[in-house]
Amino acid sequence: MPEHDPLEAGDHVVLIDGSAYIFRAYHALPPLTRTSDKLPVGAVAGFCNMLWKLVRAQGFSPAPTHLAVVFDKSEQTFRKEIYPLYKAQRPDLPEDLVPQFPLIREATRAFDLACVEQDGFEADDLMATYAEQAKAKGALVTIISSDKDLMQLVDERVRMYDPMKDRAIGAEEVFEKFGVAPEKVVDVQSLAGDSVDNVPGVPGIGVKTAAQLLAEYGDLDTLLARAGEIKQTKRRENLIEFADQARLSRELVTLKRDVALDVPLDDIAVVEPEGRRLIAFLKAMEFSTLTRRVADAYEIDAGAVDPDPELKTGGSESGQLMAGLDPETGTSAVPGDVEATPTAERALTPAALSAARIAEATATPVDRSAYETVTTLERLRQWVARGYEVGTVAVDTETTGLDPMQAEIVGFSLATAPNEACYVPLAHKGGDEGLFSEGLLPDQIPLEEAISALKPLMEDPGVLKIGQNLKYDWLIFKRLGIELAPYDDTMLISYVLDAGASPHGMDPLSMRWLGHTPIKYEEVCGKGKGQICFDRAAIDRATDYAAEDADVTFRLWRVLKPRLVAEGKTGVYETLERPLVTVLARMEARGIMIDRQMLSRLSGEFAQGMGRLEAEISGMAGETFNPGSPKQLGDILFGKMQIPGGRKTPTGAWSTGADVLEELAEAGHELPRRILDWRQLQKLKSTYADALPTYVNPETGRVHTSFALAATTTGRLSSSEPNLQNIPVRTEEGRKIRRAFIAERGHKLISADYSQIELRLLAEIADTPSLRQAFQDGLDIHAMTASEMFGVPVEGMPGEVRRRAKAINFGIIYGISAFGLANQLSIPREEAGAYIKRYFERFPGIRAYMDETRAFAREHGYVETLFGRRCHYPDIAAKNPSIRAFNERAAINARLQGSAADIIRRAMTRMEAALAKAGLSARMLLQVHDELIFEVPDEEIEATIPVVTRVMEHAPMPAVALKVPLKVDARAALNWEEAH
DNA sequence: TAGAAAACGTA
DNA sequence: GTACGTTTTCTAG
Repeated sequence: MPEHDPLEAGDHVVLIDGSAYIFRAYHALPPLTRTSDKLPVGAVAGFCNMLWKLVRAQGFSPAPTHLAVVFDKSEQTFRKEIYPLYKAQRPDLPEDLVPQFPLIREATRAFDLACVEQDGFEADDLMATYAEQAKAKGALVTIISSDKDLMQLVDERVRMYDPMKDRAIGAEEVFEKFGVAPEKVVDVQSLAGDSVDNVPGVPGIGVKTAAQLLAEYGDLDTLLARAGEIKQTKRRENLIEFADQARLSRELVTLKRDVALDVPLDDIAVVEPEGRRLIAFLKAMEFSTLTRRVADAYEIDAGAVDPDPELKTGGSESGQLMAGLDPETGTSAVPGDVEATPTAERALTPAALSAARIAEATATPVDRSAYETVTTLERLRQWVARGYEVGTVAVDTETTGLDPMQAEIVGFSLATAPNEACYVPLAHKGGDEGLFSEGLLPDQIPLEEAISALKPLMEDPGVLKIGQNLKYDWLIFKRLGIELAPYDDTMLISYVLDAGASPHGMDPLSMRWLGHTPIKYEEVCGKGKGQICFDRAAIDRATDYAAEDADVTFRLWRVLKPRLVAEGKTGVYETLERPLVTVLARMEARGIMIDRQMLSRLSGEFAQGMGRLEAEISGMAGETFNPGSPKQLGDILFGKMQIPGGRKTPTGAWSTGADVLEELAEAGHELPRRILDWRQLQKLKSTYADALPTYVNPETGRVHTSFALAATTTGRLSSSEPNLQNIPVRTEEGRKIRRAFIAERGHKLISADYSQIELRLLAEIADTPSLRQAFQDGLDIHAMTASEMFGVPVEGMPGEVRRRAKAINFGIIYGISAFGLANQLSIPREEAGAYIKRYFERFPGIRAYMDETRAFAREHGYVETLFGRRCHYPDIAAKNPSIRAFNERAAINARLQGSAADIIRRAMTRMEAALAKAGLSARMLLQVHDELIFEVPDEEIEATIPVVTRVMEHAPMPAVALKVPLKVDARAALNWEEAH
């Protein structure tokens, strides 16, 4: 790098507002996508043209001596701290804009220019600071942006330049916009507020009035101090009442001019771009016109420069798959400085690309003989180099087990193109079992050396790693010291696109999209009793199996990823799915502590209780039988004892479910009650007291569940091995189990749960003002429903009335049927039907919501949540009325349950950063659908609760601003039962 | 010995 | 009436 000259008087500092530029360019310029893969690059093209003009000082004088492109780093800034609603209304970015942000950073680097961003500050603050420093040294400053928030910086040495309108913004233009001189802009904004950034200001005062008032009173403080003198009543009152709000607004809009800069001013000196690197970038972007211009300027033969391998079309070398889709010839530049889209006829829409990829997915048959077994470090290094070259690599690990917290790696596989895949065995064993020491087989790279060779590739921010169910591999790598990033997960892409429509495992995906059936695990390791661990599989067989997995994963990515854009689901994938992989992986790795002694004691107590009950049961039945056998129990109750009121299960057996036994107990029979009690103890003992301790990881001493991201149709997570989302809470006996979930010494558990989130979302989605109002007023929602329906005042309402309303509310969420409600409330179907009728009369909007959802689902085969997640119900049009009705109810429920699931997912993806930002060490351990469990040091409890609550309650924003408030309750205790 | 059915824990 | 996962029993092979 050339030496940077210190800045001196007369220099010209140019600051480009990167984020704002992208946004404006996106809207102002014609859309443009890269020919070969439809990657949206319109803003990137405009940006490159602008930089090129700047660097060549074309029509821009004086020539810049210092230049930086400045970005917003995080949305967490000091402004958010003093006013959490700041910029809270921002809609989600358009999804074809998102990928352009990193590309613009790349472009900046390709031009050898400084790319600046800094944690905790907005780009505006950094620019203000640079401008301040440059000004102090007598330099001229140009800020390339049209953002009005920057206009406060304008003075005789600082000007702005609007890149879209191609015009300068000086003091005169600022006066045009704000009616005041630049130094008063802050005061105007403090009064007028800003709906876009959610700056409150003073109600009833806009820019015009603010300017007028300031002209009269001079400045904000004077105005507020003398507000009493204002004649207009309302204006006077508002200025007095909202004076503090105006001062807060001033804090929000005033740019910080004294940020401790990570990149000093002197370091942003302009250097001439390194021509080849710039050309490599432009070629990768397929900007032919600009490539030619740059090549001409540097007198470089563009044909001799390879496109930047990390940026060119993903997969790139897979020529067969892209045959006919690739040629640069498709680009036809139009006059002007901006690359333009190919003509409409030539253009491949995202949908067309997606269709082409699907059509070609089967074109290259899987050829296992092409796979390579990597046995030397040199060869592995070549594969790693190949990974860098292609920039996109599928990866899969083979291990000794299914638990990523215990399994040991046996080998890994990589794929860089169809049929271009390898397997790297690391820990395969041989020899007879038992007799001799089972040493490692020869021709395997030592584990540590292989991992060291692989690590840089797996962690390189420029190489995309693709996996299928990547959370598993991420954890395996994490335990080996590798933090894999960035990544895509084909399972999750499939889940976003097809939840409810088709399965997301690798084999079904391979069969569906590639028409290929991969080797079964059993074919390599056998099954049943004779099954062997993967580390004893023959290496050639293991290569076929493992390399194929990577190959298939790579191919699936080629097919599925374009569908995300084509079907408009990139945003769902990027915000609700992909970030959760590492969040959940870390939660799983942390695990939770349980009190094994307590569980063991409980197991004994439960056994004793069961023993007592068994004695009573056989006494009453007149014989001993297995109370756990529904068949035997049915025979005893309805055969031998001839108790009336028996029902049959769908298979014709006697039904002995809890509801049946409950009815019999009500009718005065003793035996069913004992059975119910026995079953409760049996459940608690076997599923919890006895099973949980077997899941304690010997190394960590904690229980590590596994969260499945792609298991449900609605977007909820699921938990298994063990399922920690169904720990008892309803009965006193059950809560004893919950008490065995504890925090480590010096810590407590915090449980934070959304109150009534699905009902709140019902009020929101069905747009029911009375329900919304009730939540806004913090009313007892079930009592309010009862009062509306039955005309009973909330004061002194009988418990039974409220209970019925509560059942109805739940029924609505579940897609209500008279049959189900009647069952729930043990009332005749007609009565239940009458309740529903009355409910819909009181809340007609909810009936409309249900009808609309049904109709939509019927027409499209899916429904969408508030955040755009699709839940498919392919059987919604079934001929069978009960199947159809079932799907209709599920679809109605899915919008609510799914929206709630999206919200907590959003909270989870932000939680770790929010806690870190607040300097807290709380660890998120579990998610139970509407509840998050944290483990927190005693001294941080107080500080943690508000952060957690805030993140959860604000989770829908900025994508969706709910009209109904969300409420989160959080408590801390030594165990989960008391925290809940 | 594998898989379905029944039962039951949670939100 | 929605969404899950685990355990035990039962059944078919």
